[in-house]
Amino acid sequence: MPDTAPPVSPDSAPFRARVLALVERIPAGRVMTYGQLATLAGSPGAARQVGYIMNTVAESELPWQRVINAQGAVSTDKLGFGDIQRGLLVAEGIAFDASLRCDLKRLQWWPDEEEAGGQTGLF
DNA sequence: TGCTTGACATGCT
DNA sequence: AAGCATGCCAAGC
Repeated sequence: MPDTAPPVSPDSAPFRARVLALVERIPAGRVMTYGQLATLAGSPGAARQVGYIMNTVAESELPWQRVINAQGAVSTDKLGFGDIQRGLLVAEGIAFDASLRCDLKRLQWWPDEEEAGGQTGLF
């Protein structure tokens, strides 16, 4: 007998779990912003939380390197491994300009592209 | 339960 | 263009 209701349903999964699930789906050579992840996770404006979460999984196997800020730059410079993050992204084919920023319009990934069956707006 | 912290975002100077 | 201050929301204590 169902004496115990489901503790958590997928929809009510912790904000953190949703963000991590999205990050895990970012394809190589693409990036997502903190604000975008927060919005997709169901909480627009919780961008800071996304960064906080990433800090707890930085040693995980998640492609944390593909999460950057809305300015197209990494936010890990003050943490001491900004160069490492950029290096990982460059290795995936992402280019940074003199201001250490990449072209978000071209590299920002959207989950819908997965269902669309291909890249959209590339070229 | 309530206060403080943050890998951000946005606006203004 | 770059720096400073404020707003946001979830997690930790």
